Amino acid sequence: MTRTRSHPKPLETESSLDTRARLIDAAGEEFAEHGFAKATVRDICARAGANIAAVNYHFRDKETLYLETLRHAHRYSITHYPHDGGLHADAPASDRLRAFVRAFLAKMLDAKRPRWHGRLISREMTEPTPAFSLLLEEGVRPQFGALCAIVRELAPSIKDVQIEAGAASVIGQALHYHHCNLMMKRLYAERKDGFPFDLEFLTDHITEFSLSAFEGLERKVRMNDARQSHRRQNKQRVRESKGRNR
Amino acid sequence: MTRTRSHPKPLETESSLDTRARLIDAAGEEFAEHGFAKATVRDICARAGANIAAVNYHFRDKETLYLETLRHAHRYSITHYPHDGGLHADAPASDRLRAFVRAFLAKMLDAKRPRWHGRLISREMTEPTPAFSLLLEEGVRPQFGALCAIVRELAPSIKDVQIEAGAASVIGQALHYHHCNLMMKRLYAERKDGFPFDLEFLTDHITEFSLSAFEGLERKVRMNDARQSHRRQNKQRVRESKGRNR
DNA sequence: ATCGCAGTCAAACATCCGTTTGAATCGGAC
DNA sequence: GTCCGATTCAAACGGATGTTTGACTGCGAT
Repeated sequence: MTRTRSHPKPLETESSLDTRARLIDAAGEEFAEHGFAKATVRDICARAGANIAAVNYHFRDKETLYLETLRHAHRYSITHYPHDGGLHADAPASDRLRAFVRAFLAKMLDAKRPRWHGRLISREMTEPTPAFSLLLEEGVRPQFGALCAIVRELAPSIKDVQIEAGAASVIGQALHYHHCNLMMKRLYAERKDGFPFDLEFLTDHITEFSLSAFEGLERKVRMNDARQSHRRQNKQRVRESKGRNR
Repeated sequence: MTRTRSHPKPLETESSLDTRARLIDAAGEEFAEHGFAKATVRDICARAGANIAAVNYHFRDKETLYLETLRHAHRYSITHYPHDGGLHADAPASDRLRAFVRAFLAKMLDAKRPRWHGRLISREMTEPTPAFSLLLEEGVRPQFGALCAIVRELAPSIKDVQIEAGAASVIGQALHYHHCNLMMKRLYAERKDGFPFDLEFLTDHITEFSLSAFEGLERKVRMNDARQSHRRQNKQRVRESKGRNR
């Protein structure tokens, strides 16, 4: 028997679901804290109050446990933090941007119970595993698309590449406080006022910063277009006046 | 003898420097590609064409090798990519911002020889090791300070917290294309035009985006101040202008 | 020639870790 | 009670990996 047990996905009795759930929870914390490679099955089981063999029994192996944990985190994420932030699609684009930014930040910085969800997902970005595709197609791509739609409304005159780069700028700002959390906290460690960036402040800042940027870009493009069409009109006028004089 | 060798830092003879350097080079590639935990001493030595014991001989252990490698990458980084990008301090702030952004992006995206420097340093941010402090004090803090100075010139009326948040926004945008490189590339994988973001495009985009943002923020603050000072023209104008900054 | 020493090498050691095993335990069905 | 499947458990297996050892090599100084 090469597989240790039959693994017809064990029936979800009361107690089995219990340790299974506890395992996923413990695994989430360990994986988030140490990464896939350094997190040990022993530590996970210890934290879950389960035997070492539990991982092999309920999941097939460490990797499947990781994948299942990530799936769990992802499902939680998309149900608890919808892109629109609970805002109607016909709300003003600037409001929808703010809602998007807040939802995005909250997803990562939220102090709510399973605080490891964000860390797990961001780890996946820098060192992808087989679960990467799932995350990309069901998480990132639709979210990025929604943001692009908002940006297009905010700055309708700019090119598509610029819209996508702008969306990336918004996301980049938000992710920064996630990736470099430790760095920022240490950077502000000796300040007496501490780390001044909470969810509300960051939502405001990133939204205002980005709105200003999009307004500016839009205006520049419009001015440029106006100049060019002005030039064209001049040429045409010259031509017309030439024709009239003839 | 608990330590395997005396380790009075071996004299830098011709050949010793040779394998030592080759080890650091190989270690850089391996660490950057697989991370500290998954990179193996055997692979590093194989890549360097050295014996397994070489790591223990030239450095004390794997961790010291990593630390030394990171130091090397950091030194290279600060000598080859100065913050100012080779620009005079009295150049216009907008030009200095562009130079900063280009230097920052180049440091990470550069296709030049040791392409692993950036990856190594960014790894350090998400999972710090003892080398973290060095990186923070000699790399991040001065760089962040320089950027804040530029931002202050671009938007002299905004508060200090906003200046710092704005600087973080610039850095966040630039780092985004580094952290989420894989994600972005996969996101654009099926496009016929491929990944449209090269160094020049990104430098332009991030600079323009941020300049627009700072212009907008500055104008908003000025307008706000003007309104308020107009309203309170007769009372306390002096105290208000004192309290505006800081 | 010979001694000392830095450097290299193959082999082994010790430990950690994912996984497996086979027995023990528990709970419900008959 | 007895049987059976699901679950848990302690123990061990097997492989990978960081580290150590002790011999060997080449070279410069004495």
